[in-house]
Amino acid sequence: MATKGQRGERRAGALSKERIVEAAIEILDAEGGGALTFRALTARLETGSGAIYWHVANKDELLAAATGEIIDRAMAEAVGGAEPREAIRTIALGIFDAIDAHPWVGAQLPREPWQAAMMRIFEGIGGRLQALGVPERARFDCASALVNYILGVAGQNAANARVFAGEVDRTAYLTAIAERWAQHDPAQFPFVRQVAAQLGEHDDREQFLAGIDLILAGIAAVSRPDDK
Amino acid sequence: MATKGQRGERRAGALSKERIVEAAIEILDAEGGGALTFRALTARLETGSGAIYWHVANKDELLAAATGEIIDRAMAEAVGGAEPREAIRTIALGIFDAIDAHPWVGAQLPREPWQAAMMRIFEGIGGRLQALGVPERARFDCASALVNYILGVAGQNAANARVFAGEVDRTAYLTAIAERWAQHDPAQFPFVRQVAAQLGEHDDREQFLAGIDLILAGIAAVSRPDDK
DNA sequence: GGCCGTCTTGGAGCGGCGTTCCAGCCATGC
DNA sequence: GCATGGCTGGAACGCCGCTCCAAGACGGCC
Repeated sequence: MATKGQRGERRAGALSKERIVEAAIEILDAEGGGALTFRALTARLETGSGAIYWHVANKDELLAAATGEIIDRAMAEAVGGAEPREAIRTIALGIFDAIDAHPWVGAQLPREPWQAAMMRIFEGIGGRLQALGVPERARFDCASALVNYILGVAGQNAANARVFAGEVDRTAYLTAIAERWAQHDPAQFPFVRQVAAQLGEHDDREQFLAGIDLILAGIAAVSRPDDK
Repeated sequence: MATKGQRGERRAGALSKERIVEAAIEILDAEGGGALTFRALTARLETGSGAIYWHVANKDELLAAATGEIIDRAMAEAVGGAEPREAIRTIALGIFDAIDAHPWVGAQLPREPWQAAMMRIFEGIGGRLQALGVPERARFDCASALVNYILGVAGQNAANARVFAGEVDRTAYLTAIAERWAQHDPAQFPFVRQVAAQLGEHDDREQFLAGIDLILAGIAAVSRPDDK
């Protein structure tokens, strides 16, 4: 009993999965998705790769754990007994903001289907759909639509962050993109050209929310009792 | 004039970007996203890596070209002067089926934002929104919602394909997943548990289309003239 | 036909990655 | 105090993307 059970720390600065995941998140946040290597981890934790592999099976597990950690934090903040429609928007925005702050999560999230992080999101959204009065048969499809939309935006944001990494001025970059789009044959790409003009002044977060509202409106339309 | 201009083939079995992309697609289709290496390419094309790098800048460009090729084919098949709502569904299904046949595309598509492949999809969908009568201000948001949803599903399908790669029986795997989900604390994951029962009998393609219809319903609701 | 300059090729080699393996350290139970 | 086994640090392996370069192939010119 003196040692606080079997799993007491055997050494002061002992390694643990938690410490490793924490260090991985720090590296990912500071230097981007490509910078996480076991060599960088050993340097930061002042240890060897063998020690890390004792706690973590491989890089995929490490990335899954780091992703889960970020999503769990975001979902924990997004709780609240609000009205279900508002709760779904809050959860979605929470994930959006988490990915905005940790873009590498956007690239990892789609890679680990059926994992804990995805389940949390799915549960959070699906539960509110029930509260919203969506009939049981449609709930799976509706939750799937919302989650897939969120994952799509997540992936795009991660990709954008990768591109913007070297750029100081996001607006300048978007303007350059818009020009490139605008240059394309207007006859072949009329819509893209039209949208290019709006690229500069648009707000990713607002557009994300507009998409959520669009799907929610569709859900409301489909689950109205007079429907069918 | 005898040599058909500057860029005539200088050798019979000459290398070209087209041949390299074609070989890359064959490898990706046959052995999955992780199997495409320059060494595998050199073996299949019976050449050296230097020769390949003469035609292709790097692996990213090669993957972008391969992805663009698949998407271009899918978009070309999805043309047709149908009613706009139906046209959007056709385009979406075309992309879904293309990714179903070439799962690696689902992983690549979100990685290359603002590229030719994405532009094609965006243009195809955005143009039909115009025809649908969606007001100009909302068109960008609506197209973005549809495209992001498609990208989200694409990523999930790619991830699933990666998991299923070793599995012969998809249904058995899904049942195993469902069981794992069902085992989770019902108090904490009631929705997930409920959905787990439906996992076995659900059809990815139908669910994808249901999501498209959901968003289209939302677009219809938002762009009704009596709105606002 | 012979030569030359350019385009194209094949392969050796470099640095870095994820992962494995193992000799030894050290807190603990006897 | 000493054996035990959880835990550590680092060397080594095979594979990767990519660079570099000597040499081959070819069209144009005399």
